[in-house]
Amino acid sequence: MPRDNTSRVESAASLPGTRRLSLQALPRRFYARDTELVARDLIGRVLECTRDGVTCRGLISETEAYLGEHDPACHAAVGRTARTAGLYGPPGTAYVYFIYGMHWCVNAVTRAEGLPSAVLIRGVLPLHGVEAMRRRRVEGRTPPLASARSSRVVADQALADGPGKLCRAFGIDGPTHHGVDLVRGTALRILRGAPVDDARVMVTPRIGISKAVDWPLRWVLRPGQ
DNA sequence: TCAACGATTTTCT
DNA sequence: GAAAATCGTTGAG
Repeated sequence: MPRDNTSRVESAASLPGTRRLSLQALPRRFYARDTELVARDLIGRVLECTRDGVTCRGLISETEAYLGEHDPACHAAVGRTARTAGLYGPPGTAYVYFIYGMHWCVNAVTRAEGLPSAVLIRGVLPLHGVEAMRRRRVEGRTPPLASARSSRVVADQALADGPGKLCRAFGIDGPTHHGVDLVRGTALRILRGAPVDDARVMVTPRIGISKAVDWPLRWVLRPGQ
């Protein structure tokens, strides 16, 4: 276990507007609120995953809210099934699902147990464990994706700027992380980090969906200052 | 049992 | 900008 895993703050001086980030886990009550509030408030927080003795951390830069059975784009729109059962779990747990036959995506379950809603974490800015992220992004490739062209260096900022990419980079997958407690667990947590001002956050419709395409439920950290 | 689709990413043209 | 890669989940028959 890396020694710095026990530190309470982490410097992120290279990230505009963020200097010292709290490394305490967000409390349960953070998640037990309206999903839109949680999605907005997760911007600037820190996703942490410890796997194979390596801890990776990233500043959450993009989220989407999925509101429950009445949200046509939410998995819970089909009701409670084996797949969606995790959405009905306690707030502050992880809902991890497999998509397009090759990608894992990670969500934080929100509101109260029995109310199926969650926040999809779509992107983070790497803070810690960048070497492990780079290695996983390359190792995970299979032919023909592992062509000579694809071996080019990926910019650090692009290591985890999509929901599938961040799971690959952080080593997050369903068998390991679906249903884990983000509050009291150790494998996968979300830390307090540093809340950001509204001026630094954009709101847009969700992307990559075919239903409720105009609902403004995506929050993005503005690049730069 | 089977076909269609999907909260995506990457490569090639 | 288009298309491939790839498989779990869902719903129809």
